[in-house]
Amino acid sequence: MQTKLKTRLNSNAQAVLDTVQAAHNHPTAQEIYEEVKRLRPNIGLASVYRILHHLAEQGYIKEVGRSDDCTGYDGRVSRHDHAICTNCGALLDVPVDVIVPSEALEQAAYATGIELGSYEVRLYGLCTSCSTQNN
Amino acid sequence: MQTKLKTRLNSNAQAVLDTVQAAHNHPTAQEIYEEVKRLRPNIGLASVYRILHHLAEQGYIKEVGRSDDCTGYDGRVSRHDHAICTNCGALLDVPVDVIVPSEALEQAAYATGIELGSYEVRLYGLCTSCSTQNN
DNA sequence: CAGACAAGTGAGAATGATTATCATTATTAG
DNA sequence: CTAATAATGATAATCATTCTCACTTGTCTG
Repeated sequence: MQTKLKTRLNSNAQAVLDTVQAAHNHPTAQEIYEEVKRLRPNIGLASVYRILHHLAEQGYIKEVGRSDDCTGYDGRVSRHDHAICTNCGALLDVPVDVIVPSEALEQAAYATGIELGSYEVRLYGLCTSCSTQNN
Repeated sequence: MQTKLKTRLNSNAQAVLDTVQAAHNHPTAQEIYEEVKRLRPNIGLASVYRILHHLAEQGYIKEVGRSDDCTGYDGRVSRHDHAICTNCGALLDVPVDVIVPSEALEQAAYATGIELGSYEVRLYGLCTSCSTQNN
């Protein structure tokens, strides 16, 4: 996997990156915008979107799809897995690695013709708050 | 996992279901709409959305997130895995099951507190057409 | 069959996240 | 310092999806 050379970040981009990395749920652009505005009150929403795309392109952060129709951003770029609540849509990081046997991965990659870069396991089910509610 | 009782489908819903099941890529609501209009020229886009939601709720089909910001629909409801091209965003079904050891799944579910229902493995990499282009 | 109520429908407006535009401002090179 | 270039913020535009609502269709009862 070839990583592009990372350019130096200016202060707006640094503020956005800090905010994303500090967050633990996967915040939307709006949420990041509102948080970043504390430090840099003049920043515009369009700039936040622009910067988020740059950061994701250069590998500082990752985009993750959310069940509501907006994009979340994740400061944790190393491989990890997710648990998704089928009731409320919450997207949780799995704090341990779910190891998939490499033969299974290779076989699947071969079957689809894809040149395998990485993988992710998604667990679907009810999160704690939804499963206690539904009792 | 409790499945709700499936109600009988009317002819619009049946046409939408047939279309989704016949498709092999994960078509968007728009694409389904255009296809269904051949059989039922009077159907409206809003009805297609409504019907798709119903079908997904009742387990006839599944919603899948796509890299472009629209939702895809999948007529294959049994557990299966996906391969996603990191370049063009193509979403491919993996024709073989990627088996994850159940201890790993249970451990991960426990760590997040989720009540595990199902899981999915996602493979990321370059699809065949993108990997030959990028040579 | 008639009548009556519920359910489904389609057209178009409204919403909301994201993107494009563009004049202005910061940054850099020379 | 000055010109070239990149970044910025405000605002308008886009586009998938949802909402609204008047109207049709289906279903049930007698």
